[in-house]
Amino acid sequence: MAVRVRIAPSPTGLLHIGTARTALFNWLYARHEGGEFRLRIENTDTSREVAEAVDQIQGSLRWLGLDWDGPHTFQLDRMDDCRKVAEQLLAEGKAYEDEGAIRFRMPDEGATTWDDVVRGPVEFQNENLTDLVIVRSDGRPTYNFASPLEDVWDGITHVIRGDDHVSNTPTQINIISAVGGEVPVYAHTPMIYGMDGKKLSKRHGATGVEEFRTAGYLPETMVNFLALLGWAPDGETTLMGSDELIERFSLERVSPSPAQFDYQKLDWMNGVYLRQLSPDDFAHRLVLWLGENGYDWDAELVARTAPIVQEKISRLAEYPGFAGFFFREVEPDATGLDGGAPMLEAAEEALGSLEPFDAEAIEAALRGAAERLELKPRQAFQPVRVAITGSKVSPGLFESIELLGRETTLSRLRAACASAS
RNA sequence: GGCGCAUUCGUCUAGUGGCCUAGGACACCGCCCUCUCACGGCGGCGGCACGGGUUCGAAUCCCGUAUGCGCCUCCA
Repeated sequence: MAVRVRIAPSPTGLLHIGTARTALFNWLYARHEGGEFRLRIENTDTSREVAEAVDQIQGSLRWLGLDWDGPHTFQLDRMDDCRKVAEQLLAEGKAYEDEGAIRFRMPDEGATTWDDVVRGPVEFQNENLTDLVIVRSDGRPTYNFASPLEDVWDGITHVIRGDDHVSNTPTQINIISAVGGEVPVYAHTPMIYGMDGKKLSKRHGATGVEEFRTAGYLPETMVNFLALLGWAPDGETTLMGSDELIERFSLERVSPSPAQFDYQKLDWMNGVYLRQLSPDDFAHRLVLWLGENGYDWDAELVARTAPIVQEKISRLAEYPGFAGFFFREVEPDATGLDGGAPMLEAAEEALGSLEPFDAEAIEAALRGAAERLELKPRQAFQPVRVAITGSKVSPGLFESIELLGRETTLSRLRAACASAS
């Protein structure tokens, strides 16, 4: 039978990074097996908030490159079908009414077992299973009833989900058996925690896929990083693109123990992917990111400055702080100007009529000026850097000056010189 | 509390009885490169939760303890 899996997020706000990881595992498995990956929205009401959340979820999945097969479905659309099944169960004596609700009769002897692909054999004593409310007194089916039914109706062959559902599984298996459905294969993946071992939440940093996008992470970074949380192809490989991930992914190699989300490693990996981009592609992504985040900076200038920034930053969001001096006036950090007046004057003079005004010539001119003042390069260049870029940390000085142009450079040198003396 | 799951460097992990004086990566520390910051190169620090077994031999198998987490809702 062809593999068919699904991701079933509930439409509450942003797509959580943990859900995204689960989606990724499902997607990798489906693509590896040549199967289908479905998207099912587990909504219990329909509202504007839900519609927006669905857009968010789809946007995040698309951004990550996780394409789903067929149209997405809504749990809400199948409420009537769920109720019909409940009536049937009632008629067969497999369920009973209880204060207006309908409860499913769980077996009270023996055990419910399954062979979890990630965790091996799992067994629950049936005596510990409580009779599940399958339809509330207001007529709405419950999650633990609707979800397994939908898996049956959709022909889901493998349920790959977070291990917070392990305890729900025996209940769901009993529901499926009662309606004569085929029990899917289960694979419970470990959860993701913050660096303090607690559930990943706001105080750890970004938790929604959209937030990582805004922070300037690349989708290929997120996919690679997330894949490595609870899975590894071997002990060596860490950098893998989607194609390689699809080729090498297997559920058997998913680890059963939880993983902590290491933002530092994410930053490192994003830096690797950023540097790996061709200069044009890097510039393109920068321009897009800036546009999406409210910067109306000249795209052509962004593209020209991109190369000297590419290997300096690890997230696109660092660009404005790092290269903003190309686009707006600077307020030099006074502590970086201290005692720099002589060099600033010398620089102004050396660059005043320099031809050609390119990085190579600029470097030669400034080194010459430093030599005449008997200053070490790092001492000499710091005030110039601060005057030009406003900061002690910047892209290469000479290239920056070339791109900034003679006029702006000279006026910034003059302004800094005035405030330094 | 009941039930269940998990436990290899700070973190992600490799490891399925001898190849392990436990390998890789991130982080950290030091050195080199260097106009700052990065990048890059070299080196270092650092771990099998604990206690019993089984075995000629255990990170690997069994039992117990501890710790953490999840579920126990007419939430999803």
